[in-house]
Amino acid sequence: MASKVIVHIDLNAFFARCEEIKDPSLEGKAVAIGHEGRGGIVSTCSYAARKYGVSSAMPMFKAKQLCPQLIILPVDYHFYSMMSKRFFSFIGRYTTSVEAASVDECFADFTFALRDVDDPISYFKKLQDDLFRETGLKCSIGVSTTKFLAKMASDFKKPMGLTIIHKRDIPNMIFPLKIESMFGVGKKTSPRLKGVGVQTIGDLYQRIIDEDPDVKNILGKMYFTLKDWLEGKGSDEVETEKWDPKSIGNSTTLPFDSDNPSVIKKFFLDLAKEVSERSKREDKLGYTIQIVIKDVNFKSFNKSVTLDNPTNDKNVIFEQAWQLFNKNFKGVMLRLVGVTLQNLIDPKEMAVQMSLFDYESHQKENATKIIINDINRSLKKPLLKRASEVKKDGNS
DNA sequence: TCTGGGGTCCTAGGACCC
DNA sequence: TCTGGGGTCCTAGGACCC
Repeated sequence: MASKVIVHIDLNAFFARCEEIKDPSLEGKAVAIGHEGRGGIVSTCSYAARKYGVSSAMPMFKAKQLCPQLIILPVDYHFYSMMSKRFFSFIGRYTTSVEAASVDECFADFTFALRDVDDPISYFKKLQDDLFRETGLKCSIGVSTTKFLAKMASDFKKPMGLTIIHKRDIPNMIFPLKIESMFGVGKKTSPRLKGVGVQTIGDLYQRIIDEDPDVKNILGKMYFTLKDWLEGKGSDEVETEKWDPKSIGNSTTLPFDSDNPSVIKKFFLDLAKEVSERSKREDKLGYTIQIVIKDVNFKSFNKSVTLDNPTNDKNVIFEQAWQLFNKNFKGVMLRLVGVTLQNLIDPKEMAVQMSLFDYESHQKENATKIIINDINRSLKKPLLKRASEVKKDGNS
């Protein structure tokens, strides 16, 4: 079967570009978007700021040291989300097969769109120019035959890059890249790989086909995934389904370190309220409530509890979170607390469960607690199982 | 009366991505 | 004045069931 044309489109410096669109006088200036308070970091910065060494995830105070004239703006999610919708609706005019990878990037299947196109380079250049003219947004485009290769391609040139990678180009274009630029190899794994002599993606591939035990051990299950990716056999399935959240959480770095339960309690109340509101907005209930705490040494701990009945009620979420906290808190100074609702389910599915439940309990006039528990168990199982099957499919 | 084996769920921790 | 906050997925051990 002929290869598909898989495209990755990445909006360049998206938050910063949005601010320039709002206020054109910012154009060409060093701009960083992010929080300026305690622990604030750079979320995104303009290309002008990058020239000074400012980069994403950098502490804001450090960014200011590098670039004293840096203009710092708070995050305006509402505006960015509006611009993101305009981006996706623009891409939707070319193909219906679009997978939102995040607010500012997507994968799209252009196989059909390109069926009568003689000159794909001009075609994508025009798409890029049209997007810029219509929305003001700049993008880099990667074109290939799998999602992995398209993603790597879009990273080659920013801003307004267009890079095509054929399967035959992998040794030329991908292998010379540094190991840390490989998608899926992050800041924990790349030093480990370097420690066993892997400097480039090509080194990694050589060691993979040699079945090097060190590399096998470091990569775990990723060993097989990365091998496929580097042989051009990665996934080319663009998943068009609307994003369906699997967890909804909220966390916050405290304005000051604290070991005072009555102070911390207030934050848990706010977090539970926020998680509850967002779950209701997304129309989700969750079986599992998880808390996360991070101590002043940056060590994180998760604790969670799974309930018999799913909830998005702020009081239930708070009570469970607060119980988890009290059961596990050792009195150390904390810097961050968070609450997450997991094992999500649609209330619609819940309604199906409930009607089955009613039916079952009428069947058995003397429905005892044991029977109720059994029913809950048997109903819950397939729903949770379904989630894990979806997971498996997603990886295949 | 030396204790299998397969499967699922729950939990905790960790890696990665934007 | 070190190091955000939103997520997803993977691993691994124990409980429990058949």
